[in-house]
Amino acid sequence: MGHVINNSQSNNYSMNSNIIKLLEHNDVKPTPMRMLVLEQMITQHRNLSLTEIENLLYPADRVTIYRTLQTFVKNGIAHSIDAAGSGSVYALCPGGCSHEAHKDEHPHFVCENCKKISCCTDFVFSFLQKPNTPKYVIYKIEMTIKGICPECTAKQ
Amino acid sequence: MGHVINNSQSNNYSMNSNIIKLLEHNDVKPTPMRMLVLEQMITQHRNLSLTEIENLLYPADRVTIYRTLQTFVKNGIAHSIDAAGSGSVYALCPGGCSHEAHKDEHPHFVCENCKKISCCTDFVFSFLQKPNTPKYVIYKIEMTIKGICPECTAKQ
DNA sequence: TATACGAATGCAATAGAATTGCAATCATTG
DNA sequence: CAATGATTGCAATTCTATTGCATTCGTATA
Ligand SMILES: [Mn+2]
Ligand SMILES: [Mn+2]
Ligand SMILES: [Zn+2]
Ligand SMILES: [Zn+2]
Repeated sequence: MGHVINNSQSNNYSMNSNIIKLLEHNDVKPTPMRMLVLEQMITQHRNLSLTEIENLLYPADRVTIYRTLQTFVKNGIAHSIDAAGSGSVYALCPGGCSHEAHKDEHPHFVCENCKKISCCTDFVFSFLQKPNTPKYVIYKIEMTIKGICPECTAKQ
Repeated sequence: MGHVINNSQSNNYSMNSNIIKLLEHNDVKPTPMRMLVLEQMITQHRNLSLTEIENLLYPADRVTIYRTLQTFVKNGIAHSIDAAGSGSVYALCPGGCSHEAHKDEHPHFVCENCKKISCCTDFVFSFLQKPNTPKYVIYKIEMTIKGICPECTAKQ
């Protein structure tokens, strides 16, 4: 693989171009702060909490990031995952999400060791039998799986 | 039905007797505060948050109730439900729960209108196919269903 | 009965995350 | 350039969970 110290420099140009395209495609003006937040969500390759993004972008303002994420959620760029018991994290939308309407019907895995929250996209539960209670109006079903993730299992 | 103003007086004696039995059966000393908390959990017929119990028992101390609930959870009298996104509530154990080990493998319904969290005990998901990812160690699966409850649907 | 000791309680304080208010700044348009 | 709305930064608030600690209570024992 050679000496790949930091390959993010080599393609910053196309990276920024892609980020701007993604923002504009969802009617979000590509401001510097929004580009920075989106860049982290793309390059970290995992779901991030507000606090994690805050640390990654220090000393950027927490509230600005907070509102940036709200904008992303509203415009279908990211959705928030509320894992039961743990805090919430943000995930890039897989595509097919639009303003206010998200497709996130899969379980989320919470590692009780490293606290990371990941999407189990290979474990859809569309096959789930909805409860036979016609009086309940169901908006959304969230499934949280708690345990130890592969990385932590390997280390221990 | 006649004039049933307050039928809680008539059977306070047997009520207290049952509460004491339940506490002692789970190795919890029946103190006044514990009896009051348990009484609310029994008579309200629904899952209660710490804040709700605090209001019901005003001016009882919040921290004492908090620690009482921790004791209940530890000793298999109640378990806490962490509904994704909403706060946590406490539910009486159905039986079969022991110290630290709870049986609560059913979805929980969160009403986005009245915020109440109820147990969907008739909708077990033991039929759920576990994800085919042997590297993941799974401790627990929680399912949260969000929508509008029957009471709120009827009122609107 | 008096003492001692651990359990239970009450109150103050802290921690953490989510959310709001508002003024300053920026970007765009007429 | 002036006006306007969007965006940002900082302070402050709200809520809940959690801890620390001194006091009180219950009970076993000398
Ligand atoms: Mn997801
Ligand atoms: Mn339950
Ligand atoms: Zn892990
Ligand atoms: Zn309701």
